[in-house]
Amino acid sequence: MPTIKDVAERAGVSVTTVSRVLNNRGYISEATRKKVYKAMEELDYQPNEVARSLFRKKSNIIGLIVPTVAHPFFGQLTSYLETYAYSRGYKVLICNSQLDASKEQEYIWMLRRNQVDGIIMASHTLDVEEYKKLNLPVVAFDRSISRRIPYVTSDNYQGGRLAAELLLKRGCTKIAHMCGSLELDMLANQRHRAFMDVAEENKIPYFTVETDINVFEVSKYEELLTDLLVQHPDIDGLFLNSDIMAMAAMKVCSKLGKRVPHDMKIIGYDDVSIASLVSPQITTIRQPIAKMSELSVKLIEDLVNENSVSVENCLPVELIERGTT
Amino acid sequence: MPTIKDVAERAGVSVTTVSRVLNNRGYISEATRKKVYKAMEELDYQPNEVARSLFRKKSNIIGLIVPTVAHPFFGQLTSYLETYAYSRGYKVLICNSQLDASKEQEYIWMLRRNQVDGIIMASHTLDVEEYKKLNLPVVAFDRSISRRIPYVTSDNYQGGRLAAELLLKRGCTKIAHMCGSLELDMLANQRHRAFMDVAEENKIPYFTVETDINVFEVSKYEELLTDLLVQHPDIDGLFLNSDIMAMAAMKVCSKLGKRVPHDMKIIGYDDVSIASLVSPQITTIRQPIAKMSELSVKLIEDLVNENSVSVENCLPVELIERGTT
DNA sequence: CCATTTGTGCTAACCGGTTGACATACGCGT
DNA sequence: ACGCGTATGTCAACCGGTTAGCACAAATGG
Repeated sequence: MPTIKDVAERAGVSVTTVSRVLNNRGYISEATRKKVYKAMEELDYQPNEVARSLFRKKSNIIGLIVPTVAHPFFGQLTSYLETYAYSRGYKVLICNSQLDASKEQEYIWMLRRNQVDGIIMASHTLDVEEYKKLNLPVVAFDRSISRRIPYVTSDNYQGGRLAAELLLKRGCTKIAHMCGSLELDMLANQRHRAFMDVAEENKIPYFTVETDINVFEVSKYEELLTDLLVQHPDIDGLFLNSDIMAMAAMKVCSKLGKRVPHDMKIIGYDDVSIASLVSPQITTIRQPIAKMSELSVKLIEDLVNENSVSVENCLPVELIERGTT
Repeated sequence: MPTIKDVAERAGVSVTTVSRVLNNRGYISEATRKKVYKAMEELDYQPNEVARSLFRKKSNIIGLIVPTVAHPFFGQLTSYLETYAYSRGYKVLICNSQLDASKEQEYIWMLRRNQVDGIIMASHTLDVEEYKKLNLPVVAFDRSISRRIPYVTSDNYQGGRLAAELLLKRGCTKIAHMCGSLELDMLANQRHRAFMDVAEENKIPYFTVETDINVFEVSKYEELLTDLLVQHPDIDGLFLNSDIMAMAAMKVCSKLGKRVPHDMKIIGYDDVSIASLVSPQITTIRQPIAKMSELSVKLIEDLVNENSVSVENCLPVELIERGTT
């Protein structure tokens, strides 16, 4: 790898001059500028960003911690995040925590050691205190950690309401909601709050199925749903916390001989791209993933530049009614 | 951020000693080791990896270029890759090329500037020559670039054969294969070669549907498939180059009133997790994504350590027969 | 008691850039 | 001829580590 010194020698100028060209500072004549560019090209020179990062104390790297990028929601999120980040001059280091607390902690340390400019946390398994200790720009995704750490979310309560209300509107008389562990105080839990509120307001019986803490396994979803529907065959409406869960529900219904939407209405969450690819297409609550991603990157940028940021960043959701209701 | 100097002062030792503790070299007494660790802990010190990278000329970062991590196949691939990489002490910088040649080129430059130790290329839009110029450890995913650049793939020809043979075995009389652009010389094109071979050997009429170069859009798949099936209503077997395409095919069939698998047999590719989540579950050719990921990381590691590597790395595929055939 | 081994410190160089201070030189306008 | 803006160079310090070389002291052991 050629260094700035090689370029300087080849161009017949000093290192300082090359650096000035590289950084556009001070006086440089067109002639030398060209000489330098020519030398750089001939040597196929690219400045060593590690050296620059060291000096500038800024790596232009954002750390992104997700449960797993294999989950469609986080896959899409990651894709958008990376695209926006790159367009703003940031690179993205990905970390799949697998929703494992010790891994998450390790990743956080690793990101610190690597001097990332900020961390976008979309996996939340640690104690709130651990995140607070991080004296580093952090943006939380879908979780309110403290009054100091900004978060990006979408209107979970509204999402829960929209879903529950649609189930009732479509004539359901006994409904259930499957969600992740309600123990972690994630903002997504508001969906359940809203679901219960609507059911109670309308005096409709309802059930709650919580997955184990930290579980992302489809087979587990199927198992829980089968149990539920076998025990309560009169349930006629399901609200699921993700489109993947909704697909699992459709599969279980198909196995149990329940027709969707005739015998069972199903509503998913996220509006991930496959939601509209299955038949019947999944009715779902759309999260504005692209906008949430963009906002997250902007917040990191603002934190880095020490601009003031708003802590609460809640974007609207949208009911997308399709074939399962 | 505390530096090694702060640690040294706090522990009452020299910077050299701290460095020796950090790197486990030279003689260190238990007593000082403890003092140093204590100081590190009290200061919440973590060594600056940027500085280390600069000195060592090794960043322990692998660049990963995929078309988009939002595609389930690449999402799963990325997830596995990251996990293996991390377990071997590497971090992963992700790049979504969107199958755009200029973006891919930019990403490659960016990765070089950032001194990544190697690049795993799973997006291939550039001229072979561009990849050859990179004097950097590169592992290609599913493409043979040159005799010098190792690649990881699975047995595409066998995959194509298994699929085509199963369609025939299930009684199909007129079959079609939908694949990406055959212009790019990707190894995945062998699936089509095999498909044609089987059809010709058995004297069965067949069709080919190529997506545009670089297209990853589901709506485009649906459009192409609808056209095909409307023009040739007697087609009774489809082989698709991904499970996503297979889902699109199922959707189109459902729209056209064709029952799967009764009127139409469908075989996908990859065996991504959603393949077994839709009803009917998709018959597919499983690529060993986990193993391919592991192998890719190992190859990068070997290249970095200048061990000899085998250029051709082809893993077996497996037919997973489910409900669509 | 002397030779090693062990433990620690100091100094300086290095990784590949960036930057400020200062010197020098040329061309130009007045 | 003077002053100024432009153009470039030299030098040294710095970012936060690592490392080799050398010195020195204490502990160990034969």
